[in-house]
Amino acid sequence: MEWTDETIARLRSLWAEGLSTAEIGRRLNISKNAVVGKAHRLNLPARPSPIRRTSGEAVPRPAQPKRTQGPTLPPLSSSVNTPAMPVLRAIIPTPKPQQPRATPCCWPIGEPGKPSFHFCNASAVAGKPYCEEHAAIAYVRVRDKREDVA
DNA sequence: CCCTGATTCGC
DNA sequence: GCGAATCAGG
Repeated sequence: MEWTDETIARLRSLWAEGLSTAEIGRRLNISKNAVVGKAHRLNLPARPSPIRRTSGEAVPRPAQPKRTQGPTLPPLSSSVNTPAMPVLRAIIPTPKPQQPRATPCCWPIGEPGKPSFHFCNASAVAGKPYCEEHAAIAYVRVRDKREDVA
């Protein structure tokens, strides 16, 4: 596994969003062990293991605020391909209710939660929330877990 | 047995 | 440093 700056960035994003290691692994097309292993190595915050089911309630999924005017993130298609979109939490660059066009690429740069965090903001591809560069790495085929050993 | 994450351990 | 294997817990 080549842990580039981008893969690590995505790992951190997904990790920070509260996704399970297995889920992150699925999204990045790697094993959960790789995820948890790398996460541990990166000294990422060991999130409260699910080994403690929240009585009746689902896992504490922090509500993700929508960008007032941001581009609509593509829906997850669990049947076809799942774009590993690094949804952010409460990091809104400039909630200016303007700029009806020239959608900025919302690819996360840096670590979510840190003040230095920012979006790519390059010109996004029409119909996509990312610029060409980041759209390429954002929309990865993730449904190749098909290993039918007939 | 299912799920989860954590750590260990060989590469 | 990497991740599978193993371990631990629900």
